[in-house]
Amino acid sequence: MDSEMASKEEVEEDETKTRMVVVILVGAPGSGKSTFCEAVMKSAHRPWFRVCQDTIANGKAGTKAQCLRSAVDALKDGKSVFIDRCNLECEQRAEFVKLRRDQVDVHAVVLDLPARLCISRCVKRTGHEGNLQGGKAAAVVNRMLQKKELPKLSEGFTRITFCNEESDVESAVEMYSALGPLDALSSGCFGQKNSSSKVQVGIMKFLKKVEPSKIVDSNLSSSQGAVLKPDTEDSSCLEQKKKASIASVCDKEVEHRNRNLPHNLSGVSTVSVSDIPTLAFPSISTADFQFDIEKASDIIVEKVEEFLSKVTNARLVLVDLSHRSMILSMVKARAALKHIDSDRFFTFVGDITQLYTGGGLHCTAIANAANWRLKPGGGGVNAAIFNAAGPSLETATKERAGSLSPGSALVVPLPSSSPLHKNQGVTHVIHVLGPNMNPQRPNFLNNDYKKGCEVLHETYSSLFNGFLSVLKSSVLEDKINGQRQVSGASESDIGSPTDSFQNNDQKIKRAVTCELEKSKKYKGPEEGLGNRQLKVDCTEDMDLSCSSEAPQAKAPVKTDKCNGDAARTWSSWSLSLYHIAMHPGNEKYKKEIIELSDDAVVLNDLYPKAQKHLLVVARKVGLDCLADVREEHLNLLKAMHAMGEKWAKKSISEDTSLIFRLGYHSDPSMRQLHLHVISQDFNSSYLKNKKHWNTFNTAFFRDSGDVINEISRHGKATLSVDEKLLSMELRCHRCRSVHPNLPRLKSHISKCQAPFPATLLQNGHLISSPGEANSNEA
DNA sequence: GTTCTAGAAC
DNA sequence: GTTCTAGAAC
Repeated sequence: MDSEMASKEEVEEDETKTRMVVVILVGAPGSGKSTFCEAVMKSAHRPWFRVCQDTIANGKAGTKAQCLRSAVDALKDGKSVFIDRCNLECEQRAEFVKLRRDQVDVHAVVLDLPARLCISRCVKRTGHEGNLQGGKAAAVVNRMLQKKELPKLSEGFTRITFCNEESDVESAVEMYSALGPLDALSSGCFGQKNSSSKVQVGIMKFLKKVEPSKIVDSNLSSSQGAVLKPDTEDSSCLEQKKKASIASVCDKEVEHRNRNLPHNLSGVSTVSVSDIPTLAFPSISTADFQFDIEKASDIIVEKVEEFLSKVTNARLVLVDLSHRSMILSMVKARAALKHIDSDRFFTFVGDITQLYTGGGLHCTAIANAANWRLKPGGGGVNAAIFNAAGPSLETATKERAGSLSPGSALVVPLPSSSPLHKNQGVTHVIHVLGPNMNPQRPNFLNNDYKKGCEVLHETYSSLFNGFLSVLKSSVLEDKINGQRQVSGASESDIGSPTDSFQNNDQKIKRAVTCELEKSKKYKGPEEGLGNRQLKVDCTEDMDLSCSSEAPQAKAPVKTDKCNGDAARTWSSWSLSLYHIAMHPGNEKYKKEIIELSDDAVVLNDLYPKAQKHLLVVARKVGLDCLADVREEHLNLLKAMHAMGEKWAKKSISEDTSLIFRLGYHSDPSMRQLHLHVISQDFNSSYLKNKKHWNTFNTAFFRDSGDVINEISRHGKATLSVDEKLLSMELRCHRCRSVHPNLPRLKSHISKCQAPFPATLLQNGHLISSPGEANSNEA
């Protein structure tokens, strides 16, 4: 940190002087070093000079000494310099790092792209400067990569940017191109993939390369000792050489954000810790609680806008794990349309428990999508945050509340001993509980989006007011402690650089002082921070919540035949069940039918998605699917249920380990109402894709018992026909853990012995052997 | 519903 | 190079 302090003083002496940078490219032949330099220089906002060892001697390869001399000369001319050579080993780059001195930062840009890509580029090359085209390339690249030592800050770099894929490279090009003469980039490591041994177990759940067997274990130990330190200087070269196989937790956007902080614009090189109080939050209710993403996006943007209008120096960050996150892109688009200041609200791809070490984003507070019991576990963000924070979060939470109601928030100060506090700089966790649209989870709203939108509004109000209370309490604390300097702080004071998390409270206090007066809407109690469960009356906002959906952005929802719309057209391939039901005596079908009654036929599914998978097909004409079912069909439904139950029990008597669930697809592909009787092992080679899984394991699947209840009470069944349900993340139907692809999920479910969710057990949705642990009669 | 397959992801 | 997904055709 000394260098940053020194550089600050220098700049203060001469604000107008260009702060030059030496960028040492690190990468194998074919990794794109020259292309990188050319791309930056093409649209640069400061003078650059490229030192290329392959051409330095009148177009031919030269020596390292020549490169050094050339770099020094360029720096003297006030140019920033690219060192375009492989620089794969510490020793090869050491002398270039020494160019770092007054007015010169030394960065590394690591083009750590897949070897095969580098090789294929080399092979395709003709007349490249390095003259490494053709068949030789593979051997050379591989040999060089074996010696690769990824750069570390301890070598003397002020900043290291790791690019593991082409999109990272593009972002880095953009970042360096945009660098004006007086700008400086934040210090630290960016974009580095972590090696598995250093990652918290809770986080592992979200990272794609983790072994499925590890995901199964819901009693994960909190491994505070193994948390990454803010800088990655302690990561050994050896580990880096193993080539971290875990998905990156850093998003390229963050570097832009840090660059854009007010204090960076002055040209002062800063540490990567941002000084603006920041709340990072996941999208509430759109994952496990299956809340409509578009509606949620509207609400998020609306509430963010409202919050930012009353607080001038705090940031909000919406976080999700995947670059392909729908919610992030939708929110981003909506925020852009509303011209929300992208420095004060932005989206971030990464792990919410690793925002600082993973991407240099320092957040004062993080929101947890908690469960109503405020307990660890359950998968998702909740499990990750409790795991990352260590047991002290659970204790601190328990001291304050035993449960949480939908729409509420609970602010919990994080003890300084918590790894999340120590390593990520997070001082508060704000638990929130949003509305639930998942019939398998508590407080199911049964697709009631009027209520759902209200509750989600409330949830974000509670969350943001909770964050406000964090900011506010810091100021109150100051007043008590008589720290007068706080009240005098102006906005320009707020962004001054800091070099450790210890100073964060101070930063928050300064930032918020002038804002408290503005937030008149918040009428929360004044008791000590963290003892407060926030439930905010936001009825005045309600009328906007659901109606703000842009018509053109409305999700395509299939026609609900309940409304008497035009009948659906069925393709020829979708009629086989219909034909069987209509002509059960036909020789073609006879052998498939295992039971025939006036009401229905029972047959084995032609493509069973589990060890046992039967269909009870209604024989009534005109009853194509669940949407057609009305009160008059109640007895038929009960008869079908009884037939299904009988066959399930028969199967169980042959194999007591089987557990069955009976239900209908909300929007079936095959014509003629059919009840699925399916064993819950889902052990089948015919279970091949996400849609298969989600048709049986999301709200798309309507339990037969529920359908019967709904028909008898309301005369029609609840349908969940939103197509998004079928492309939802893959979640274990027992422990609810998320898995990156179907093979991994299948591997997991073959081993998962977690009890079924209470909603299935309690509502009698499962049929199992009386002796089995998961018996619903237990 | 399935199969096939391009191309994305690994 | 292999695995996986997702869209088109049936």
